[in-house]
Amino acid sequence: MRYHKIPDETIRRLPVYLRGLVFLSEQGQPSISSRDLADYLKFNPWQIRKDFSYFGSFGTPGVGYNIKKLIKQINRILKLDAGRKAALVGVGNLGSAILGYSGFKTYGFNIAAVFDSDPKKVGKKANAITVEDISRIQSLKKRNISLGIIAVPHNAAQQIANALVKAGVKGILNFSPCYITVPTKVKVIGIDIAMDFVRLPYYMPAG
Amino acid sequence: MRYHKIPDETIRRLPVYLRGLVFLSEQGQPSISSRDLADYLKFNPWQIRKDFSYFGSFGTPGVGYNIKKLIKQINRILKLDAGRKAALVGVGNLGSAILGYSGFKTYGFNIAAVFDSDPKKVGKKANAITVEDISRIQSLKKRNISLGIIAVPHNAAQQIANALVKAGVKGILNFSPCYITVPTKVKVIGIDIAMDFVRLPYYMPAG
DNA sequence: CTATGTGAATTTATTCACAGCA
DNA sequence: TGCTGTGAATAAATTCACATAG
Repeated sequence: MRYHKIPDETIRRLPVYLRGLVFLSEQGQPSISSRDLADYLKFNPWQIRKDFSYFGSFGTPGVGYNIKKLIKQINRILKLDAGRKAALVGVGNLGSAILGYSGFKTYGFNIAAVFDSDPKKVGKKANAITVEDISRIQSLKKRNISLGIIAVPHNAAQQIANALVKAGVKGILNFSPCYITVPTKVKVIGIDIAMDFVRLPYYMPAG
Repeated sequence: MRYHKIPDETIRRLPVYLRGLVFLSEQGQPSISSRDLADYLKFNPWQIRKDFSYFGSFGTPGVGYNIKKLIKQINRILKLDAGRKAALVGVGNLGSAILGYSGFKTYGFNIAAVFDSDPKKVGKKANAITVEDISRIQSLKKRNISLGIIAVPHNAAQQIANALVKAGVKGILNFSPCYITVPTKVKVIGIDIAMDFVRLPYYMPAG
């Protein structure tokens, strides 16, 4: 660790490396060179090597990187090894899709509570978790759940965010297509798929 | 248009500007200065001005930007004004969430066809669109649908991608958490929410 | 007097090229 | 020899500062 500042772009790429490595690991591949990983992910070998070098020396000259070891390192760097518990608010189509999404488990997140405001849904099971009324969000602090996932209509998002912050949540994933305001100590990542797909036509050939 | 190369980062920010401006426009606000827009979006005023300046002079010194006019310009730059037709493949939870997502309409996309392989779903209506069997993907070319949205399990994604390419699709949104390989002339944007949320713990205070 | 638009300066990130290790 | 790790060189993006327009 010879560097002072780690580029944000490097942090943005680590999850992509991680996903590829997890896949290769599942295929049974034990190790890989920066060149082969680059070919696979459509990156440059030197970019990959430099990115990893910010955090230490994980490879073996002449051989490459041990995939399992590398996955462990990236998990540590991204703090994914803490087994964080998350609460999902909103069990509509989007919330259900999120619940069924295997990525949370793959990357060390555990959805431990589900909330909805609809009395018809409260008490029912969603993906093996009992749906609770949103008034019970305040219980998150006691339950040691530090992450909130918002999948409610946009007009309710800010109110839910306030409740989550009050309940001691430290990070929020906001799937509602709107801005939410929280104290600076709480980190918010807004996931609006529109922000990605809207760029497609720009890069697409005409037609 | 005095510039030769437009930074990719600028293209990445345009959708964010667009979303904010659409919201402000819906609130009835007629114009905004770069400073106020920056405050609202948590950007810098000079960043916003420079980004727009790559494409021309859209503002009025001493006043600011006319919001409706600016929206029109960004739509033109991102080629969102073509009224593109899209086909969704896969009507599970995720597919249903996508169908119900208002962003497509907001940004000029029209989901004109829906496919699934499940005979129980074929023939039923999903969000006012009749679900067709995936064998009918080949009809997309005749129907002038140039965009495909993949929301199927990851083991079927590549096969669907092949079918879409064969049907003349020019761009693909891949919501399945896997890589798909297509001819270089087809642009793919992979939307894997894991790639975003996995960064959250890194930026989150401990706990 | 206010706010845009933009060259120039600064900061940040990418790419290169090669020393050094297995 | 083959591949990593990293300073140095290059390229890109951000920020500044101010001339210019309304």
